[in-house]
Amino acid sequence: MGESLSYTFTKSERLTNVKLIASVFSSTENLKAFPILFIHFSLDLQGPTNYQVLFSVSKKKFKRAVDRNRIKRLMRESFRLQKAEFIQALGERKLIGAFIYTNKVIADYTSIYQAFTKVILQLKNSNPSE
RNA sequence: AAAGGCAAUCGGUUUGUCGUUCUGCAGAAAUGCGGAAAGGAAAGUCCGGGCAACACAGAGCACCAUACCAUUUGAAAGAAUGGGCAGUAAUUGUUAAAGGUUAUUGACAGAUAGGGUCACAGAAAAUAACUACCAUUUGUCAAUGCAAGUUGGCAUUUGGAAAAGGUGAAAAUGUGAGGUAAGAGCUCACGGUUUGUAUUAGUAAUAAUACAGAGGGAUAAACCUUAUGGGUUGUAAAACCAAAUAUACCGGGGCUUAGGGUUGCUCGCCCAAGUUAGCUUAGCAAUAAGUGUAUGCCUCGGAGGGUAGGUUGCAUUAGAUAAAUGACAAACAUUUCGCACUUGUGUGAAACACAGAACCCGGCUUAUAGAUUGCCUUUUUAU
Repeated sequence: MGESLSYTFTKSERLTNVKLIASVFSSTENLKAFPILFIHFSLDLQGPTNYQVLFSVSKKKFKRAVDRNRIKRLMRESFRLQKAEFIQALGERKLIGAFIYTNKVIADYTSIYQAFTKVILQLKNSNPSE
């Protein structure tokens, strides 16, 4: 992972396979940092990266598509800018995961960014190899 | 000039940093340099069409949609303009009406095919009898009379009668005359409503007039009836490619002389069949040996449908697929408020809508801060 890639978020890093998504949501391993819930599932990925993630907002909590898009964009931006820390926390592990927004009102950018920082910290501490 | 209504158009701009999807060029690759990237409603998924699959002799039933007329536009759905009819408001007009003008509303076929419903009030809301009216039965009381009886009051029986009262949104066509026990379109005259026919005017809806009928409350954005039209399902449709696993089927090779059951195997036992294809050799024969077919098993290959998955569908300036079109920062523009003064500038603060493509096109409906333009109405000011 070179320094020049550190802020990208390409298709190979996104979770798109329907069956893998189903296995993620059936997983019980999760990390909480309000308003973010991170569900993940260890899996031996074959792609160029050792992780795949997605961002989700409940349709029940936000009925309008504009609001859901806004939150997902903010979450994606927060992840993208802190991706280097995420990879570092991940270490040698391989996993697929979903970031779920659990609040009922739209948070601002800085609070979502800080929530992602907490999630990554928890992921780092949960690494069994350290 | 202000406020309101209707219609149409627009509904932010620029810069920086870091990114996303598709794509062109260069490159072995990493990557680099370019290009394109959300609306007026992308929404609701309510109509019509394209497109796709399935269905399809003919007829009927059911279901759904549409419903005054003409013209223009359109593939259709629909839209626009004008007209007719009905309602509402304003204005004009008049003693009061009628009528006229303007604006506006109308899913604007049928209530004499049929059933249903009609709150409250009221006797009664559709084969109407509470009070009052008329006739009548019975009882009783009074008056009168010599008596029979007659007249009247009260109660009561049976009928007549929609003319009077009150209720109601609505009470069975209005006025007058005749008629009658009392009454009644029961009859007549003049009106009103409505149906049919004819004539005239009009492209038509329709209107006017004449003649002949009718009285039948309202309600069809309830059921229903009439007329006309309509196959069903939707791009998660549908088409194509196609691992792994199992395998109907076809071919090559190998193995086995062999039925079924009894614990997977062996032996044994039981059941069924009845000398176990055919050919060769040996034997009188039972039989033995060999060859080896069908069938079966194993294995290799082919082939088929088809799952996971993928591609197309899906882009002639968006084309994603847990779904890109962005995040952050700054400036400007716009609106509102505060302050300052040179009264249109400066300065500070706040606000900046509805809303995010998912096969495409045409409509309808709903949401929408603010800006601009046009038309109309009202008020005020000036001339």
